[in-house]
Amino acid sequence: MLSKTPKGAPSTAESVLEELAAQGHELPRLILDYRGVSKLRSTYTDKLPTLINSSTGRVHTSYHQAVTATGRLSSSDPNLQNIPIRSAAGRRIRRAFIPAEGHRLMAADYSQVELRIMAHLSGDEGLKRAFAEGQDIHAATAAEVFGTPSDDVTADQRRAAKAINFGLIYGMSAWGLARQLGIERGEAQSYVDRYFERYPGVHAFMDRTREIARQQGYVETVDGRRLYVPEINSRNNQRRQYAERTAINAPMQGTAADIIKRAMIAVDAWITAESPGTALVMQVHDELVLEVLDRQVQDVAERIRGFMVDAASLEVPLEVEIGVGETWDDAH
DNA sequence: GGTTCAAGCGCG
DNA sequence: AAAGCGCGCTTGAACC
Repeated sequence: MLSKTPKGAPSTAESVLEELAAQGHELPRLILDYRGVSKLRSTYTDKLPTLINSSTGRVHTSYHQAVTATGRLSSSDPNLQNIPIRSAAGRRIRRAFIPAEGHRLMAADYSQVELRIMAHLSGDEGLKRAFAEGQDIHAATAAEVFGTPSDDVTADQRRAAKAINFGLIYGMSAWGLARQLGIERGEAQSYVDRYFERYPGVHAFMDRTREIARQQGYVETVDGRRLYVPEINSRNNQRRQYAERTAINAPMQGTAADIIKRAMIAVDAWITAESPGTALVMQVHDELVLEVLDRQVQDVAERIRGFMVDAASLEVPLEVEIGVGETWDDAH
């Protein structure tokens, strides 16, 4: 058996079935396909139409400001922060989200905001330079880790570097990276070693964050939001290591949450004072979704970009990607 | 009829 | 022995 659930039953988790499918078994792929469409149908296609408010003709979520440990919002009843986008079938669901007559949907996303915050918090010169120069950060990481010119980075190398970058934000181990990339643990370890050689400031930041958490029992965002990690000194390795990963992730995820909240306050004030035809309709962690009058799209985009970019002043620039369309999917 | 739990999976 | 952070929803089983 490849893997067990925490209670000891054989796991049928996606990653396990993917591995079995890769070994040439036919059934796991069928199960994965079935579960994929089943999830989309039960959670979205069948459910969302029943939740349309009869007075407004829209679905309305509830946002919660005091739920998450890191300072993010959460969304429920229905959750509009997990509308599908990664698969083609999922994107068809996203096309059902449309603006009012005479309006367009605008999606404004922070680009790599957590990695930029890592550059700021760590002060790592190489990472700061990459963002200052507007480089493709995953390609730049690949060039460093694999020792090749950026122009020679292969798609596989970039994918590996992207996994490393995300893994760092989450406190992932070489073992986890190996599993993610389907490579040997030793090879993954050599990637991590080379990453920390090339970005020593990031390595120091990770060590420093763990030490601060141990000493004071909490970590902070740039704005001083605290996340307490009482198990950071636990003698139970599993609990302590979980606390260490949380301590590393929280300053980045939490600072990103603080930044977009400030942007939302600025956007709201501007809409109220100067742009009554614009509506801020959703927030999805690093993205704001707005309804904008057709003829104001260009002007509004640049104002929104300004509020989001100016919502923090870090040691690296913030960048915002803005898309506009007839549906939420088209706005990406 | 309802609640709780585990497993699984949608998103950032 | 575990091994990647943060959420919410659906299903099915167990239970009251």
